[in-house]
Amino acid sequence: MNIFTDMRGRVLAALADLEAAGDLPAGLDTGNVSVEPPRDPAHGDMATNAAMVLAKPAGRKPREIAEALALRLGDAPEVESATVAGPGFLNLRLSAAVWSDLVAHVRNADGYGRSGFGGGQKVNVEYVSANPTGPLHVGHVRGAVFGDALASLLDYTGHTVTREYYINDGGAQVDVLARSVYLRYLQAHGREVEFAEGTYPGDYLIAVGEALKAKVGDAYLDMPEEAWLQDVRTFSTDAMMVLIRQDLAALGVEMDVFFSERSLYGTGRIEQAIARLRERELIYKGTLEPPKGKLPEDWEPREQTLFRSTAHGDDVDRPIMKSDGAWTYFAPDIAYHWDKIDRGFDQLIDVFGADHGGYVKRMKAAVSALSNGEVPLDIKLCQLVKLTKDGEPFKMSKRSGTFITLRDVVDEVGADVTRFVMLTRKNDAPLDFDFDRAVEQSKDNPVFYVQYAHARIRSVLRKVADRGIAPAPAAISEPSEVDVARRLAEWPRVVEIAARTHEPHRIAFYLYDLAQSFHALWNRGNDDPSLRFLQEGAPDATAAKISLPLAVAVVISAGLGILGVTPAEEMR
RNA sequence: GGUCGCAUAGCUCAGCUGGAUAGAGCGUCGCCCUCCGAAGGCGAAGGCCCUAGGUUCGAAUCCUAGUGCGACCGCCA
Repeated sequence: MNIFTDMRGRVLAALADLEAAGDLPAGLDTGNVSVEPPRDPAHGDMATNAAMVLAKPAGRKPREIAEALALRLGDAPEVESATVAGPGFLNLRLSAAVWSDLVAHVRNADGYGRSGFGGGQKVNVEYVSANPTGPLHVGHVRGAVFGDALASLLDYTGHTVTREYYINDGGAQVDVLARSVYLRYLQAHGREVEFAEGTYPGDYLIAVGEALKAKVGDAYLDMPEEAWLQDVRTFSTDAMMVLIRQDLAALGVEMDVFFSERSLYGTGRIEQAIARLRERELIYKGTLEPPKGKLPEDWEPREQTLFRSTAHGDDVDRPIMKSDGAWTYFAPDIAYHWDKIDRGFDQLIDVFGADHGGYVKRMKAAVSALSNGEVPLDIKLCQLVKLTKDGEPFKMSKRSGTFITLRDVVDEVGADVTRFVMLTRKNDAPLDFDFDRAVEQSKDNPVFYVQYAHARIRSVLRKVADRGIAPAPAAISEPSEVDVARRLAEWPRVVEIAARTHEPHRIAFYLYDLAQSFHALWNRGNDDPSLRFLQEGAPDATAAKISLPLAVAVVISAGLGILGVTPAEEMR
């Protein structure tokens, strides 16, 4: 149920009537006709721009069309009044029954706000995809939360979603990991070791070194690297992925697919993907122009195998093979995205950190070329998170000593708070995360404010249940109540806009607004006992009053569900 | 030099497919507790929506150019 789209249907029907009556020319394009909440509630409950949009093609004055429309819409049972305003807006005020019906629908219907607009489209959301060289750090948290919430949002709106993690286990950084683990393995055997530059010194590898000792004993002692590197690499990345899965679980993130880069090697998949590009004459040998401006000191022209990404919107062509004949990192990434296309996804979404900004165009070019432009790839970049505590940069880590881990954050404030706060900004805006604010119990902490609204309602509902009262149809008439109902009416709109724009933060902001309207109503009850949900000694009145808060709880719960946050039953 | 992103109240930020007098929180000022929880509520002040052009009936929103800040820019992923 979406009263805005319902009303839009009425508007379109009225326009059709006007066409049939000859008041409007036939065949007008009504695609831009919208029905929206007006910015200023004083204007009414809904407004349509139909008259202004159609004035020009119809060759009529906007206000004339609006007047004619007002006459027809005024007869609709939902419409209390229809008035023409400004340059040709048609403002509609809805009858009280609309709000009562809406509240009844929300509290009874399963999944109010769910929508089928995704049409079952298969969407792949790739996120986190951190290198398997250590525990997740704070930089990964935002992408993890964002990707996860986006995936839930798309699921909520009728898409078939796959959550996917790409394991970068094919590059040189994994050799570094293996050597670092080998040092810990030597340590486990009581050897003195030194961590040279370019190895990972983190404590989290101690246990891996010991586990390696437990597995192979002294078999790799005093052996050359060729003897153990491959095995230790696999052993180490497996261990790291166990760590990473635990980190993700601590945040409440569960992936459907972990896709290994290494699994592409030796199977011909990379070669096939490149061959596919070659068929389209997008692969050639050439020498890139030096970058403009300041040159790297060791710059020299080099002939490389290049992907003609400029044919698909990139600024320069990109190397896919190093001069020694090995693939660049870009080549397996191309193969990986081809694999996704091959698996039949209708839409791909990659969530990257902002430092991958330079990678966007070439990846889009590759997907465009591989899918003949048929599979859209949206890349969402998450900007940096600045952690503060007491207004000071936050520094602490028991685990790594060098960076703040995901666990540090979750241990400090909990997964629910972490998730909500990470979604209180647009993904492309930097985010300040203040630990004190995040756990503060006050209005300027949105997490608390929304949770508090839910807890208040649950508290009331428990009391009502104790008295054996069941919700009954509500009369929504008082302005504070109508404000809340109006917010509830917007929920399906917000969900759809958020899903279409791939912007889950809109859900968080909406929940804050809804909570605010609810708290306002609650507080009005302090002054005016007739507005309280619990009407002492009047079970029937109480039954009617609790429908509205019940509906609010349903929507808050659904919204928090999309964000991956557990709704609070009570505040402690 | 190039690419991408950002620029909205003193501060931190929302702002839908372009829509009416641009919103919220903090901070400031003024009211409100015997009252389902004041962990709060109501109200006030506070704006060159970075600048200049353009498109449009209508621009914070779209286009062009510029300014400022950030990220990135050939065998690291």
